[in-house]
Amino acid sequence: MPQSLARIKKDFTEGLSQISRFWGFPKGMGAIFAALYLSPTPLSLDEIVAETGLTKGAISTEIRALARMGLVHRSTKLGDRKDYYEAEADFYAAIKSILRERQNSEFDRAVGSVKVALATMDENWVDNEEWKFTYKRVQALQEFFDAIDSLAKAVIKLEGLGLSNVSKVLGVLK
Amino acid sequence: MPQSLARIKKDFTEGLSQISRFWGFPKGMGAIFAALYLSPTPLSLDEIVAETGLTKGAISTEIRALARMGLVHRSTKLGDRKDYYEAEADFYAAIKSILRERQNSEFDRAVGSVKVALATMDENWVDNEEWKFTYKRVQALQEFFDAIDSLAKAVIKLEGLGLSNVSKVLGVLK
DNA sequence: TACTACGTTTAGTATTCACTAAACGTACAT
DNA sequence: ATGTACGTTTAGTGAATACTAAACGTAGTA
Repeated sequence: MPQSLARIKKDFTEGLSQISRFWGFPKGMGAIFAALYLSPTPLSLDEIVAETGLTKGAISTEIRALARMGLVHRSTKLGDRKDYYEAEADFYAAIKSILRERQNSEFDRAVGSVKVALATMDENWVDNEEWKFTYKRVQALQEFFDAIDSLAKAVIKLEGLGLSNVSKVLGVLK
Repeated sequence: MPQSLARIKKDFTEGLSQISRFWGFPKGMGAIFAALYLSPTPLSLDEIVAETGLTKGAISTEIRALARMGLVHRSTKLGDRKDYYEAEADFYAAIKSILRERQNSEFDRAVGSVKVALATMDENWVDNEEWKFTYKRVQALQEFFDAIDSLAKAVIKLEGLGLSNVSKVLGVLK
């Protein structure tokens, strides 16, 4: 017996919700994205309400986050007061967008604090073993963060290059 | 006036805690790692209690997660019943370990569900536009996950190659 | 002006989750 | 066996957070 499309969509949505939660996002966010991603046409807020069962309020706030990450796009129709949303289907573009967004985040402020710790030590140098050990460790972590940063920047700069190609390149490195 | 080491350590720990929280881990986990990372010698459970202010119970469970990810290592001393823990200082090795760990996670189960949805559609093919559209979308997402997967595998396989080198390689790609 | 159709904000609620305190299990020592 | 020094597990708590319901603001329409 053939499975209904509705069933497929439900399973798919379930999966995306779990993935969303796994990455620390609300699971409703995954559901919203799934609804948009599986829709051939852009959806209005109320249509998303119908699809996901969430309320307008929740969707309103969460879809703004999705838009900020570049995972969904907002559009309007002339003579129609509603907003319409559609999913970004190019995941590679989405990743780049997310990395860009992350650049000015809470994460970067925290990374900055490591840099500050290092600078503070530079200015107040004490010449004993414990001090030196601590300095080397903090420095190593800071270099690691720098590497992550330049890696993210490199990925952002890559043009029209799919993820699979990247992994192919890495595979050759040996 | 020279800043005390204790002060530096506190700031550093604060920063790592925030970073930990940012990535969806408990902030206590960041504090535990910071304590170990800044210690020249392996620490016992009770010493970590003293450093972080957390209780044994919390540390016991969270340090197991850290160990599973390869971020800390457990060791013992002969004639000493205590366990000792030290931080993995090679972050590149840690990343590889984390990627390996992720292989059998909740995330992969969710990804698997997408694969299942696709297989279900294969077996129950219906020839209309909506069906085809849905199929293509689900398929695209599945390919994306595959790409991520092979990327992770490629990174795991890389031997003795720092992150900075990887980003250098990507930078050349254009 | 009032009315309608929107999206957003807010106040309150339910649930998740990190963490504590304490009981527990275990291995070794006496 | 009794005690002691560990690590682990569990029951409970407080805080963070996702979400609901409803008030609100606003722009178009009569």
